[in-house]
Amino acid sequence: MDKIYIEGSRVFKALGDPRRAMIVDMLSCGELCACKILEKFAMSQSTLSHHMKLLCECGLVVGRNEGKWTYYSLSADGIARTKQFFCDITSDKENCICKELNPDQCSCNVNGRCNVND
Amino acid sequence: MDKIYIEGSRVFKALGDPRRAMIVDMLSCGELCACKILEKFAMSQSTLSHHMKLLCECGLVVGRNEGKWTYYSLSADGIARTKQFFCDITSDKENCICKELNPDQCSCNVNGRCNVND
DNA sequence: GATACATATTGACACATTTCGATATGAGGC
DNA sequence: GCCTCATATCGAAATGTGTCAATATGTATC
Repeated sequence: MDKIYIEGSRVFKALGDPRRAMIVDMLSCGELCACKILEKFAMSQSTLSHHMKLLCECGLVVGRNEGKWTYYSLSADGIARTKQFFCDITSDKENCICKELNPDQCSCNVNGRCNVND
Repeated sequence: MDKIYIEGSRVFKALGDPRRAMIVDMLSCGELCACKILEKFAMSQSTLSHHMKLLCECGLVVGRNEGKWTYYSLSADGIARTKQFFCDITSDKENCICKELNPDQCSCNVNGRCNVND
């Protein structure tokens, strides 16, 4: 299994939970402290902390400590990388050599090479 | 929990598995039959069938039966909707009313309204 | 330093997901 | 109709995830 898929899918895994998707949405207009996010959900503080950890570990969210508070915000770089990965795996690779072969068998991957006949 | 997050995160959940992300990548240049996909992975046929079912159920992949074969391909509509959802939850909502309030408390969601003070 | 508060970590449990072998379904060829 | 092949479904086992209460850490305040 190529490392690129493992790392790329980590963000999607984090966004695969509706609460975490909602948290990302909440952060999209600016940073929020954990307690403000917690107010919106019927979950314990430890559970929210767990979710925030996952969002941070995948690179989509960054945490900033200020005194006893932790402010979370979206990572512009993490968002850009995720968009890029999604586009990579879903868009047609125009210049792949296997285009010249049977189109039914084209199976380019994000590395830009055809892996049908490996 | 808003329905929009539950449905939107379903695609991300499907892409959260590296094998399924790789399958999507394989399908990005055109349709493939299940047996061709299976060749690329060290998994049983029933396991692949399970993964394909998840990818279809989230709307990212569509299956087409032809004789005893099933051909899978990406859904352009599913891709577009996923991109839109990702952009919705990650991009700043310029015209939200809560922009006029304390920016620290801005927490617009995809419905275009601020949910901080609900 | 004692106390209060915000957040992180731990341990345990319930539930979901992944996986496989076995079996079922459904199409084509004999 | 019977056999073969491609794929789907089922049932069970292993593993992963979400959740909470309890506890730890770390910061400000008195």
